[in-house]
Amino acid sequence: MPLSKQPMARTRAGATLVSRDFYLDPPDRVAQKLLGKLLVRGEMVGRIVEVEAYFGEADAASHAFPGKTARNAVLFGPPGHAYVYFIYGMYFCLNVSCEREGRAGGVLFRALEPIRGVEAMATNRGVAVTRITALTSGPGRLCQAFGVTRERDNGADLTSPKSDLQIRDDGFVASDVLVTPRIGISKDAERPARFLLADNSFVSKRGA
DNA sequence: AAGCGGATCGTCT
DNA sequence: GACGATCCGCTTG
Repeated sequence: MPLSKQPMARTRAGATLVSRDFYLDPPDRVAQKLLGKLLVRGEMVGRIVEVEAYFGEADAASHAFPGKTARNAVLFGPPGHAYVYFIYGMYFCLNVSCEREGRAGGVLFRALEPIRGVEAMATNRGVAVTRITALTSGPGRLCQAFGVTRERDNGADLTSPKSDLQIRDDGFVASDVLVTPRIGISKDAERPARFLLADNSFVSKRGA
């Protein structure tokens, strides 16, 4: 029986690969849409439960605020690519670029709920599998759990079937989305641009 | 439960 | 030469 239409790409996670046009929207819109999606690397799968939007050159808190540099160049590139930066001399943080090429929007991944590959995540983090809520709750922690580094992942295309690191959609529908100010920034600290799933115990801070 | 300081270094002034 | 889109462990209450 021939297929009349191109089937959507399915994978080991049983979920469709999120395509590039998904990321063409403004960062706050992309951030909301990302809630409930899956971050996938090999056997490891985590559901996105907390993100932050950064509004490019118009946003004093964004790494893109000073304009394009070697460090933030990925943010100015095409949507759907990983922007990974090194922070506090020890940690990495993962973003996905959004908006058209030339516009530097981005979404920071702040917390995941581990779905599969918990053992691998714990190994990468160098911790025992005791407190599972601490495995991927926080931008630095989730990068460590998924082995995300600047050298390895900065600029990676998250929409490519060939990519090691992907965002997938398993049909999960996010309900009860909370919006709060962003965490850990000093400039434009009041702006509500942090999006999280209410009543999810894997967000990086409680009670927000 | 909450607050503080140390670790540690790439990036831009 | 200062400063982070952080995390952890130790202190105090």
